[in-house]
Amino acid sequence: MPVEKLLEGLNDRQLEGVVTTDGPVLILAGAGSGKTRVLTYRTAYLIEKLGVEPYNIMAITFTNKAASEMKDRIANLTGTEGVWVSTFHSACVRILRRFADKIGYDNHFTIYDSDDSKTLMKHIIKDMNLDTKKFKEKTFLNEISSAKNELINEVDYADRFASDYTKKITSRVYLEYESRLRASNAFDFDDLIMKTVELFKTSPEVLNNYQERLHYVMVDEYQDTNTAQFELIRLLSCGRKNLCVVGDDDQSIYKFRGANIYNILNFEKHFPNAKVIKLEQNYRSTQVILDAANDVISNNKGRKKKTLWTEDQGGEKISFRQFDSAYEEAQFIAFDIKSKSVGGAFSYRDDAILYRTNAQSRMLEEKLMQENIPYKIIGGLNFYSRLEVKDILAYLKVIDNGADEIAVRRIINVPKRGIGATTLGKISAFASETGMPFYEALEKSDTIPSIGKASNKIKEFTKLINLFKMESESMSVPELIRLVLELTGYEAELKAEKTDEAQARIENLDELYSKAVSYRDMTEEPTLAGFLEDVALVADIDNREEESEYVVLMTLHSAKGLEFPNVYMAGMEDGLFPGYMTITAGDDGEDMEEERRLCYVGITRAKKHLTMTAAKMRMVRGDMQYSSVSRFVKEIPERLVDGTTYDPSISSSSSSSSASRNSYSDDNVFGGRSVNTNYGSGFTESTMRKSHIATATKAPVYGTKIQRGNLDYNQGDRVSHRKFGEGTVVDIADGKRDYEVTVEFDTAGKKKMLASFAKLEKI
DNA sequence: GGTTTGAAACTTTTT
DNA sequence: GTTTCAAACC
Repeated sequence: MPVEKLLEGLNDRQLEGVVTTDGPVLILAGAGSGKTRVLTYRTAYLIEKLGVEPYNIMAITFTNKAASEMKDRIANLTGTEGVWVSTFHSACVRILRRFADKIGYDNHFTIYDSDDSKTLMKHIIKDMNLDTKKFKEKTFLNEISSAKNELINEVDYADRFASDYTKKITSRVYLEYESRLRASNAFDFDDLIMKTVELFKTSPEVLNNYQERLHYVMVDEYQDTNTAQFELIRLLSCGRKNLCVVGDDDQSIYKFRGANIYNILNFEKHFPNAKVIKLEQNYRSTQVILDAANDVISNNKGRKKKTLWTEDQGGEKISFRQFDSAYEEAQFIAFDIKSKSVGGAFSYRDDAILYRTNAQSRMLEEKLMQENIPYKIIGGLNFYSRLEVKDILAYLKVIDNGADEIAVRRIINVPKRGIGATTLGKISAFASETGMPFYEALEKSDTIPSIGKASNKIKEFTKLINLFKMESESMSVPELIRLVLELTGYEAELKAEKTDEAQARIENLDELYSKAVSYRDMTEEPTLAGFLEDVALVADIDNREEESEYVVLMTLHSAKGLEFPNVYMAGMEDGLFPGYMTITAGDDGEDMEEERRLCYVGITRAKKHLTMTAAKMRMVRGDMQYSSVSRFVKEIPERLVDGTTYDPSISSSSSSSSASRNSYSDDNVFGGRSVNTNYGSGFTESTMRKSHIATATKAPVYGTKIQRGNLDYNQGDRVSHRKFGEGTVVDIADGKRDYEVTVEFDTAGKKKMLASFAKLEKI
């Protein structure tokens, strides 16, 4: 499409954002104002109109999802895939893979996720003989993480707090932590950014290389950048000074993770002559929802004033309901979703339930399951944090980077090989005395006198690992996973267990295998290190399939950037949201403003309808907590809300048989009055029952089975694959969770792939 | 060296 | 209510 045609669909402000290409630009984009559109069109404009090479453009996002979405949209607009679209973390990994040796690391480094960091810290605390009662690994890790986000390395930290007693211990821990990371040839999450900045500062020629290449740099979600990320962006864009950042200070919700809201508030100070463009027209929500959002956020002081508006005047009022217990709250939400689905107002994919803390999901999950509503919980325990998945990944890490001590220690006795803590302690001591890497010490274990006969067991382990290492040279990642599962006996052990839990673990391992297959088939140059990298850098939110017919449950944080026709915000109570800590920290400080921004994010996710719910009583950590309605609800003008004046609950007539355990007592003041207003007229027991059957889908647990769509090709058909080109289908086997399709490709040879990943198209 | 058991902590949000 | 961790026991 010619660029001129493209630009016609934009409003004036958006257009300005697209064509203002030179110099520093800040686009203050309110929720739903089409910022992604501006960024992608801007890129298209640069390429098509100004003749900029795609190679000279970079766009940085926070999540993989945002990155791949932007990549796709740019590819659709311009037909090129040459623009560097990446998350902060992946971009840094890519840079470090090339140049880590310049700052004293091996380019073949490992990435530690927060679990790995935690394990490492635990060891450190133990080895340094610190009182485990007094010092918790989390405290140290938080402190170190904030330091890294502020670009304070271990040496700076030690200098800076030389005279501070309590920080002195932290400083010693920090030094030890860094030296162990280095010994394991590993970077933790924060290192990826900090070390890249360090690399740029110590190796000007490397920085220069990037500065000359990157004529245009764009950053999405700028309000969530921390100091290290700010510096990274600054350095990268320093060459041509064409930096465009897009963000919304009202949606800055990651302060706890080091995000510095002043990056966006002071943009014009950091980059003199910056052009500021405000996008305030909203294309997502109704005016009612926007008014509510505007009113809530206007209580914040430290912000750049914006007022969202839309041409979509009016809209349904926001529903608010307070219940006696969280149990009834969850019940109401499940019923309401069901009735709206039966009534045809919304389908399940339109619904999202948002909450402040992950712990709230349990009750909601229970109710949805009871009502046979398909759902998916996003966040909480990451797929890759599961025990069995981590175990197998640890094997892969050891194969990839033998220096990774944490990974070696994790698997050396999994499955049981009779190598216990005592032996490991001896090895560890030996390794630190001689200064050799942990794995090397293992291989030389027979020279350690005190080890004795245990060294035979260790020999067997290293022999196994070395075999894997050898095989890995020629094997693809999924093949390697299979080999590990078989030769270690890991899978056999689980199979022998014959419990539900073991079965679930086996399924998770199948899922891991599928992911490896998908990685192999979808990546240009699949490598083991690349797979591990992908795995380390994905968030749960990246896995949402938008077409699938289920309700999603997630925290308000995870919901940023998403939109849903029908949104529920559960647990709108003082003490929960805003959180107890925030309230006691003193009224309306910066913390409270951040909570309010979180509320603003939640409200602006809704396109058509928003429902807020609260419970008077809620079980928190075993005991009952009583709370009043959230102050944020009260900040919404009454005229926009339906239901503030009374206190409804599930009437006994509308509750299904599953409500028998309901602890609800009928003695509340407003009992029975106006109760059914929001259920819709069709909400009777018979429609309920019918809907049970109609929607009797197995509620998906984490890692939903891949939907087995009907394949539109058969054995013998000609198909095409994104990467392998054209070929003939040789075989279609009915695998456990998906069809396994074998295709003889004309150029790439015979490949076996999972149908849902391969995205084969019939020709 | 491995398994069982009871106590204690945990809950804010996560790339 | 759940998970994690260390001590005591096999």
